[in-house]
Amino acid sequence: MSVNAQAQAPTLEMVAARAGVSRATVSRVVNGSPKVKPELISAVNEAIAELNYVPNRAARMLASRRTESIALVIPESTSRVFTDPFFASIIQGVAMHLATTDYTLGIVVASEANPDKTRRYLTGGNIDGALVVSHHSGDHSYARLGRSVPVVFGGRPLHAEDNDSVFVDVDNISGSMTATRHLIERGRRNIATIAGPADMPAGFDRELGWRRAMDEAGFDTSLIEWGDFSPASGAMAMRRLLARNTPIDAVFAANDQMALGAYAVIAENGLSIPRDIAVVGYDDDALGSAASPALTTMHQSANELGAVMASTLVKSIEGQDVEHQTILQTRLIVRGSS
Amino acid sequence: MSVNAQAQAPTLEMVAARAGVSRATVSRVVNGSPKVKPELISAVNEAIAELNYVPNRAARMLASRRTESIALVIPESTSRVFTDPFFASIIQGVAMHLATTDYTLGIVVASEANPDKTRRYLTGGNIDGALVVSHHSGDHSYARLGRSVPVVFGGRPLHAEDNDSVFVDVDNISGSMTATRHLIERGRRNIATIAGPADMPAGFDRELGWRRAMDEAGFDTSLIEWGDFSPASGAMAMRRLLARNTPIDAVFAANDQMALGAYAVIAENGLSIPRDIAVVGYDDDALGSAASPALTTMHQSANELGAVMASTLVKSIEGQDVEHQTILQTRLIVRGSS
DNA sequence: GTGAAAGCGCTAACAT
DNA sequence: ATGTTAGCGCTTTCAC
Repeated sequence: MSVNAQAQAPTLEMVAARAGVSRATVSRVVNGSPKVKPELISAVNEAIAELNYVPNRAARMLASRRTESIALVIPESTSRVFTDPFFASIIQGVAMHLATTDYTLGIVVASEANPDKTRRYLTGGNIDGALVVSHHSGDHSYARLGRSVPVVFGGRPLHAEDNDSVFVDVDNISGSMTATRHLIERGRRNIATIAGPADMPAGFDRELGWRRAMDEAGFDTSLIEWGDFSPASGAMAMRRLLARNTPIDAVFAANDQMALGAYAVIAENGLSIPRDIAVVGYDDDALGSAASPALTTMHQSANELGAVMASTLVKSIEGQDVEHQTILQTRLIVRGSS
Repeated sequence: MSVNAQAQAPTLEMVAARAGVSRATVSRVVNGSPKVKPELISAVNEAIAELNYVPNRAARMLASRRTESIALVIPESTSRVFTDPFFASIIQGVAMHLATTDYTLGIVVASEANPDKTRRYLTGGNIDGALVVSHHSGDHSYARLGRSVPVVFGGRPLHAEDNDSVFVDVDNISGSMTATRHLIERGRRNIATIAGPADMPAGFDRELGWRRAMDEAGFDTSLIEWGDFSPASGAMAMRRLLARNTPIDAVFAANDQMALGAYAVIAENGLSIPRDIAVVGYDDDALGSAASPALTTMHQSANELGAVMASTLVKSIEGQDVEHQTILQTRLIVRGSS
């Protein structure tokens, strides 16, 4: 396994010769041009099949100045998002959608040590468009890319001034209001929240939704602790909440991972879910439904988020007008924990 | 956001003009050729910086017949591996390693409806090499790719005849023996296992390790149920195990997700971990350490697996000899569940 | 050590 | 509807 014996790939010219037509005609057939005589089309297709011809991507890119490839950009500091199931599902949605198109998906980890490397790659004509997901930062510093190449963001921009960028997001605010109201309807009064970082849109918005629902009901909003979306941080936040020695009969966690971290702490303290403390999460992870009791949560399709981002980008690349904002709905899944 | 106003990118020729040298020299500088006069090197570099020049990938690929890009191939049926944290970490490891090289990472979801599409893409000179990860199938049907392009597999081939392929794997057999022996040393006797699918190497090998350790101790190996590595399947397997009404004082699960699924069922049955049933998982997920009690597990660095796969592939592409097999070690992490 | 020139395989006017 | 002809931007002999 050391030598790379590339078999000589058949070229468009060879196909042309075999089919007895010009290279231009072969190119037209390959690219599905409408005006080629049917008989020639089949002749060409036969030759293609016999030769097992595959167009050379590089040549095509060079000549057409389109790359047919899009990049999924992940800020390095955020690269741990890989282990976040929600994020992983987004990639999956993107990949699955793109598989139905001719676009190729490239993963780019944006080195923060050398940001220009990434920027150059992205603006250097290597890609037709970019998807930027920074679940944990909401950083739209790549917004300027938008001037050289279409960009679609996952998650809303944190600052209003980035408002001209195109993004797809889940409805975090009303989702968390729904979750909190659900707890209120169940008769809970001392509802705490384990929030995500306030400098990330998902963290900020889910906290905001909880506040709104609580205000609306006239309840106190002092029962709040922050985590970083990891299970361990959820556990620590729960510990701090319990240490306050204030009555708590429910917890709304900004994601399932933190909710599950809280589960452990609640159990350790001899408390029962949902009898003593009801718990609601967010994201609808696979583990939530297998937990005991099964976790009530807000479902949102990360797959769909990814797919919508991808299709929005493709439309934009192809010159169609697209919505600047697309907000995907969430829905409450009531299970045993509330 | 509909028109794609590509600013005219500077070309190598423009750099040459500005630096007062020929295009060939610029090319040499860009590619780090050893024999260019230092003064010219700096002149060229200055021009490059001033123009903010970026080499055009397509042109380079076409002229050099190297693509500088590698594909990570994921069989469609396996695409849910995206939500498996272990797998997600592999991608992360690959991406991080590749970020230190000049190679670009492409994600290819291999459509099973149209396998030729993928095969052609991979063999059509679009990539310099491929990484194949099919955690859940061990399918080395892409082994033949090895004839046109270097391929490195994640996970060993399920069948011996695929033995000439290059792969990197974690040491599943001795890892699960270690886990099982640990349980035995703790005085457990009726040790059940929640195994993974037998048609996947990780499932098969982890079951085998458990069997070996049990045989070695002269214990009965009938306490086995299978899952599919998902939390829900782990819960169901645990339910079946408990329904046997046979004494069980420990469970070795083939991954943490199933172990955590089992946690829920054990709790539902009023049993205590580890007092009544000790539990050991595999993979060292983030959630395991936040569970209550914290999960004892086998740690293996998925990040490292990914990085090693990537570096092995790059070496192979560059004509160096590489090990056909690389087995990464695992280590036991003892926590509260055992 | 450096430059001139010939392609790499394809697309896209333009001509017919 | 099909063929002819220039390139796309770079690498790479081959001379000098």
